[in-house]
Amino acid sequence: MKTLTTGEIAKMCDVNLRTVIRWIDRGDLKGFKLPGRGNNRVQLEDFLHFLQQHGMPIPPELSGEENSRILIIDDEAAVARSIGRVLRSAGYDTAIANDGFQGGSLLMKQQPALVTLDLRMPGISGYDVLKFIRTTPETATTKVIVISALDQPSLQRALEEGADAVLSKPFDNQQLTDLVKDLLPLPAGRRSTPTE
Amino acid sequence: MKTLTTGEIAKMCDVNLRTVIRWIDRGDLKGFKLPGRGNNRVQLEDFLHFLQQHGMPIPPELSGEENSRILIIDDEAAVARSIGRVLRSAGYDTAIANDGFQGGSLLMKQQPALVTLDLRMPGISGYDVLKFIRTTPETATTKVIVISALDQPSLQRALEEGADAVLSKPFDNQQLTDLVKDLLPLPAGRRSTPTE
DNA sequence: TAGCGAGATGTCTCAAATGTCATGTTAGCC
DNA sequence: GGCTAACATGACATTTGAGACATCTCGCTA
Repeated sequence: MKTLTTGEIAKMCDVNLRTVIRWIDRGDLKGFKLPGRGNNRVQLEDFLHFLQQHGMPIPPELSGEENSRILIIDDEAAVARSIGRVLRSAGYDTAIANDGFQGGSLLMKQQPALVTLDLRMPGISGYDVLKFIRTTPETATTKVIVISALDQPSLQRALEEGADAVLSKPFDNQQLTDLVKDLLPLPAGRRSTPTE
Repeated sequence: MKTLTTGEIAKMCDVNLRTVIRWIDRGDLKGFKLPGRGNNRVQLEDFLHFLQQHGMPIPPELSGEENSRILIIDDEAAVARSIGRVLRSAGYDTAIANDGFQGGSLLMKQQPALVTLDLRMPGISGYDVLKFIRTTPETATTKVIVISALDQPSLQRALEEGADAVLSKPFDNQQLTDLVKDLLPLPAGRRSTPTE
């Protein structure tokens, strides 16, 4: 049973600690007091209920990191759109980057849970991107699927450099969704197609 | 998750507090209410989106709390290091990106106050980067100095597309520091060389 | 051009909510 | 056992929402 302190709630709501205590005293937010001097604790579940009831945003660190955003990095717009279509219909949120610069900034801005990466993009080595993602703390655990028309050894190398999966072009849509679903299971209630 | 109060927004937009509340009530500006009496809060991101959507200027105090970080985007490592050395000795914090991907991610991650941008990088058009920076709310007010060996019309076009200044290669170190100091005055006590 | 009218914004006031500060206490952690 | 950061509390300062109404803006029409 995860509980939160007033200080944690204050930070998450960007509000003064004093105010959180008043919410609890007033009964707006359900909580309980520890024996000592009466330090407050709020059950995670009650806090989430409180947020929802008042239409307040749920802090990212609480949303169970259940983020299902996917970033598609591919310089061929048609390919990128195609991948996007497939993944969206499978229930994921997608964003498309058509060059390395957009790729990098969307990666940091949106912190997607998964990235599909074209190995060969003009002016940029996919391996470099891979290494960058793996060595940057914010993205070190982001799933990466390398999609490429290169030969098998190249794909093998991508796996060695940290890709979670590879897919050779051209690929089957079903292959893609299977791979993604494997790496990034959708939270219940978001599935567009029955899976069991 | 940074949030703003109606009062803060009112000041930034130079508008009456009452009006901000009406924007929120009317749905023009997305916000939420605290439990108490319904005090309004607006998430920073939503506010930026609102500003951009209505073509309103972004208040300076929102564009990155007065930092003196500079991001150098140049695929020629030697040039980048050289620029870095000059600017560091002038008292700035610098970071170097050697390709577009690093450029984009460092831009979002560090939110530098100024970017030096090479127009011609392999596989990426500097103009695209410029446009991207200008149309992304988080970076719309970031200063950009375009550094390029291209001809005058190309530099002129960069200015038209939103660059704050241009510098043709090869350039003089003094020129560079002058430009940067002009666009990004260092906070007092950080100057490495007396300026008056 | 002047006059008109509807909608948006500014002004004023007051009670309620929130922020700030100082102080003493406790919980969590070596 | 001792130390530090976090916490609760009271008193007080500040901000904020709401109603009522004045003023402004802008398109419209004569």
